[in-house]
Amino acid sequence: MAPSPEAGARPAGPPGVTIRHVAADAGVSTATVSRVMSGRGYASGATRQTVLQAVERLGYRPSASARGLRTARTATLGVLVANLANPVFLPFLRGVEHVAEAHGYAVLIADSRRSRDVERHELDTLYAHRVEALIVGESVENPEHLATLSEAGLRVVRAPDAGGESTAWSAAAIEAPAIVAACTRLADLGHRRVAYVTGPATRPPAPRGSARRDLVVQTLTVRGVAVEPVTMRGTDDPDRVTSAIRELLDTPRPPTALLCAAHPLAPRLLRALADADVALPERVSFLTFGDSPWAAAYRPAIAVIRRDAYTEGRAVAQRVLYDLGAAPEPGSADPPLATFDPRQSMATPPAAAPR
Amino acid sequence: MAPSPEAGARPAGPPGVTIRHVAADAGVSTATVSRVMSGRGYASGATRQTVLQAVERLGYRPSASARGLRTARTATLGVLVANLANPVFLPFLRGVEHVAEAHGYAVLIADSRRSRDVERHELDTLYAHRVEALIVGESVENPEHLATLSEAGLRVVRAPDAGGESTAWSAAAIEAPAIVAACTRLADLGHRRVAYVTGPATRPPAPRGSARRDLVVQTLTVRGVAVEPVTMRGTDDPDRVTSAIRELLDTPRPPTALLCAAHPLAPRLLRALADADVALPERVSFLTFGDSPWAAAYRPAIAVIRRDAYTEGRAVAQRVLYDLGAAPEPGSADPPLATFDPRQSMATPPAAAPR
DNA sequence: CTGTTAGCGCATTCAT
DNA sequence: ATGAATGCGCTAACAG
Repeated sequence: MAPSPEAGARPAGPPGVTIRHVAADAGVSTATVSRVMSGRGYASGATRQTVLQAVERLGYRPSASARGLRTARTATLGVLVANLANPVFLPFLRGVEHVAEAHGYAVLIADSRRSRDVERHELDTLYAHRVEALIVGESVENPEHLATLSEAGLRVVRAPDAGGESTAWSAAAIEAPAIVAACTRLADLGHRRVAYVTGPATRPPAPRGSARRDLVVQTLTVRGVAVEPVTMRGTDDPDRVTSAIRELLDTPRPPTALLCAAHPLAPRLLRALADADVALPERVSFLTFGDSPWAAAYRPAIAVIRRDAYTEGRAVAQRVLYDLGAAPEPGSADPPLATFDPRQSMATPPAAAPR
Repeated sequence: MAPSPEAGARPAGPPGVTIRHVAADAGVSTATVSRVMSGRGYASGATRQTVLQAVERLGYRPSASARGLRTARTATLGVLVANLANPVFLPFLRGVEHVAEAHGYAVLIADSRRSRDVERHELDTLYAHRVEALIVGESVENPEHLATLSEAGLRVVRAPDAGGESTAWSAAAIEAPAIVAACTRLADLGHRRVAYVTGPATRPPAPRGSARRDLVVQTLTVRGVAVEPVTMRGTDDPDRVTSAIRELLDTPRPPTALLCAAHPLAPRLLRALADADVALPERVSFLTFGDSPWAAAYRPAIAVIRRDAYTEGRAVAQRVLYDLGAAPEPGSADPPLATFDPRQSMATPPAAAPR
């Protein structure tokens, strides 16, 4: 291949079949090919067939870069999560991806790892790729970054967990019925002291956290149940968790139920309870946010307040694509929901200990 | 800005600050701005400062579309997974994302959902976006699609689980030591019949599956242990699994250990064992591929063969970016590893039942 | 060291 | 119904 003496250099990489190759092969102009490919504008049935055959033969796929440059629409969504290690993001991401795929959109992921610097860099990358919308999967480290992007014209949508006001459905609203049901059940069973166990506090505090806790506290208090907030530190060290659990339960009037505020925390607490020889549910009842096959498999099976993150992801993506004019209409698909699933880990509390 | 009578229409969307705005603001040419932004080519310290200030002031970020169009390098990686519902992909994806981010690359995700049609469409999208490399996270529904892309010049890299030959490290190689250790332990404990439990067969069969099974069978057989392959169907229906377990164990010479071939299957089996009142580990020992906090929390704690998918993801991404000339060198970072973690769910088998 | 110029692949307008 | 012409934002070659 002799280098041509043109001013602009030919980029490296494989030749790549462009719209011009197709046009030449089909004996039409590039404009016609473009019209056929995008489905906009006129094209007779005959030429359409010819073009499509050429496309097929050459394996032509329009370049998203070129199209995006020309149209300022990249057919790309960005998803920013605070911690990709959190398994709840998987179904959420999945929901987003499925809807996006159905409408020809691509999905870029970004994991801020709870670091402002990383978040900054990730957002830069997403913006550089001109994502048409940014879905924020959880709380943001530095709201200023987002504000800047928002002013720059980027559409920002927050998942139910992400806090802020621009949420389609608030996490609290979704969870409220299930939380009330669970708290009512605890009270009905006779519990009068409940520990609300959270992981180490994050900075900034997870909005979800406070909304949940507030509702739990309110609901239980109204029913005459005292709530004791417990912050579990060093959750990666089983021994620390175990001693914390011992300390919590070795009191004159210990809580008779543990409400675990975050699913990833649950197995760690259960392990500590087992290590501390605490009988479930005889000595304490156990209930956690978030479900998994393991929670159901555990003996006793663990009661849960479960959210359908997949549907949440779908719903958020639907809404965004509708806003972008890329999806027909949100439709009245199943709204995101939360359910309370009482299981064997919740039971009547032991008789009150002597004072 | 008065609309110019040019032929090309102005695309919709927010104005967006381009390289020209920066150039004007800084009083230099666009070429100079480009040089400063990309770090390639000369630029005096003074002008560099001026440009950077203008960039900062205007909030300019180069458009990846335009840059990609011009350079044929999109700074984008694609990750194709067969089933985004599988939790192992989370750490893997995380590893890829972290390395990509560190080198300014974006990550596009695609979930084929084990459907050829979806896969086809997903690959089309990834190709349209001209991902510089495609990381395949698991087996592919239709190898032809991949072959086509590969011929089109796309770099395809397969994760250890993805089968094929172009893998940096084969899953079997990574897992071999741990598998041998686990099998040896089973034999040493006195087990003579082991059930190897898999989920419903996939089409095409997961390569990982057969490689694992072959090694297990071979290792156990050599040590005088019989292996009984069991395919569990209808894994979403607890009752079906329970009856299958009952059937498996209600035989004259039942297996004394269950080896679960896939982590998502484990909680379902454990639930069925509990429902069938099978004592663990007294009546049967239990061992599974894949680890999670829940496996450690279960009582008895579940023995596992664990792989470090995060490191695998990092390693794959490192390698790809190195191949692309975007990362310095793979370095001799920790290689992906698998470990066998014996836990309480493995014990001496019950005395042989009378014939 | 910096500016001018051309063109990457595509969608669009306008003329035919 | 189709083609010619234009420019989206950016970078690479070249001239100065």
